[in-house]
Amino acid sequence: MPSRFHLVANRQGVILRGGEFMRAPYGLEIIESCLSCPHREDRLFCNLSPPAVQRLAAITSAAAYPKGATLFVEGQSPRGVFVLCSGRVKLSTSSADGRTLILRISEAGEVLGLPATVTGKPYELTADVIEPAQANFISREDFLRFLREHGEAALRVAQQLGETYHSAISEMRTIGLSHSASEKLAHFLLDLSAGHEEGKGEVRLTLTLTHEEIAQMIGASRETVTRLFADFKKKQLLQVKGSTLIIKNKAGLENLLGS
Amino acid sequence: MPSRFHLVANRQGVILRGGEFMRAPYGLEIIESCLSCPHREDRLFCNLSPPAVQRLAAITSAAAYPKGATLFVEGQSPRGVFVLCSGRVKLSTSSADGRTLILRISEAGEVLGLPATVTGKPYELTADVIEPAQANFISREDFLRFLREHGEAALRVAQQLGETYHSAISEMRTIGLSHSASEKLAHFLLDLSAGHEEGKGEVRLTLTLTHEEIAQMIGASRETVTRLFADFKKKQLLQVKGSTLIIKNKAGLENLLGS
DNA sequence: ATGGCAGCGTGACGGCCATCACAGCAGGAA
DNA sequence: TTCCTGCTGTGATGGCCGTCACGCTGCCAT
Repeated sequence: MPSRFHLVANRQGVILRGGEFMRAPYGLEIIESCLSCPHREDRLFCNLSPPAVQRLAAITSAAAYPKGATLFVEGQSPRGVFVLCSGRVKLSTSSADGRTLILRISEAGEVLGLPATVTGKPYELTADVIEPAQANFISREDFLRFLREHGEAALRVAQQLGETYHSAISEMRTIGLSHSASEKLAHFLLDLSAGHEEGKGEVRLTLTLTHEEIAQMIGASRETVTRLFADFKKKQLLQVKGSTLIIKNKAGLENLLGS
Repeated sequence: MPSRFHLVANRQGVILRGGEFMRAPYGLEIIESCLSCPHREDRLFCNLSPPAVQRLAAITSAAAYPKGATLFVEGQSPRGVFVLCSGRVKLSTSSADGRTLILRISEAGEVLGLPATVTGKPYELTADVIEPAQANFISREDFLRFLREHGEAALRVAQQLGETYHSAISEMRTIGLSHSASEKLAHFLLDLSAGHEEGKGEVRLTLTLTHEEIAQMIGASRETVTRLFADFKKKQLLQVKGSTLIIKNKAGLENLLGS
């Protein structure tokens, strides 16, 4: 095990790849800089009243997590929420026989573990760090007390949950409503391209997911994803250079959606 | 069009099967009895402070909806929330080519349209009445003002949203993680049976859904559902009498989940 | 160098299931 | 009665895609 794994922690510790939970060596490397990261004032907690912000800062603890760390595991009782400041986190659920379904790749600014923390039910998803991340952690007790004392924040949390629900439904639509795997992959790629501007009919984006992971996002097998990418390339719909993906013919992909 | 359709309304009117929106004939039949229905004090708003309850009653309007009525449509901008007092409502989403995915059959006590109302984004689902329903309606403006003024209620709403999200994830798991249609149907039936007690190894429940609707819930075709039911009957797993379904061998169904 | 490993590419095969088609069969309306 | 409509049952067919199997690359650690 690389020694750098020992250098990162939050007050709760770190769960390493493989599932074991590492107790935090207190004070070893609590990273305070995250408190001033650009997403510190994210859409969840921006524009709160000064006392609320102050209180929030008091109950927040920052930490860094290496690639492969696990913030929380499906079924675990909720310890609290993580506000992601940087890095990327994979949210997934898996069945008894080893199949995995990835629901979302979370990016900076998102709040993880919110539904479970608010309801008290077990985390419904597993959160794995896939790109080294910094996150602010707030324990469940502190968080709930904070929400009770600051109604404005509770409403903000409700809105956030509504949006999370919204995106879950979107995921559901692409997986549940399309008959062919190509339709699902096209949908997935178009969702990715949304938000990236296009230059002269092309959309460039970096795709750091493996075929396996893409397969788990759209509910297909790894081989099917590989074959579909080859197929799309042959049809001049897209082009791949390393981890850069260029969508050459967005309209062509959209045509695949209808059938 | 049957005349009884004219007899039901809320302040916003009723959307009839076929999609047209019927403006409410004010005061014709506003059903006040719903205000005292057993679910009036549901898990969303129970134990609020007296002033909050009073305020809530003031902004609530009750109405009845016939079978086939539509409370709201996917894509519509949110008008408000509906607290279902009685009856059953189908929540679904559908694709351009006519395929439909049913996410949930809501029953008395549930709150419909909450995510969209809170976030301000369009309703992500369509709500169709499948059994004559009574519901309390609260307009978006009134509801948001209420939440801003009563932080306790906002937190309750957040919890409700968390649970809604939770059940959406469950749905997703059954649809996305299982390979065979029989596995999905088994899962669906076991979910139904949860909450019904079993007498001497059997679980009895009434299943008012058509094969078509079940198919839309588990992401399969109508014919497949018919065939699977025949298959399950032949294997002595269950038995159907009219709209009563008897699960004879729950363990047998559970065996189907692993594969 | 060399082994190990994670990820990608590709062929063959087979099964599940969507689809089409049609036939019963209730219940409701005229 | 006689339609008609919505629901259920069943066969035939074909294609998609999951699975198994194997080879290939590049990369990292030893």
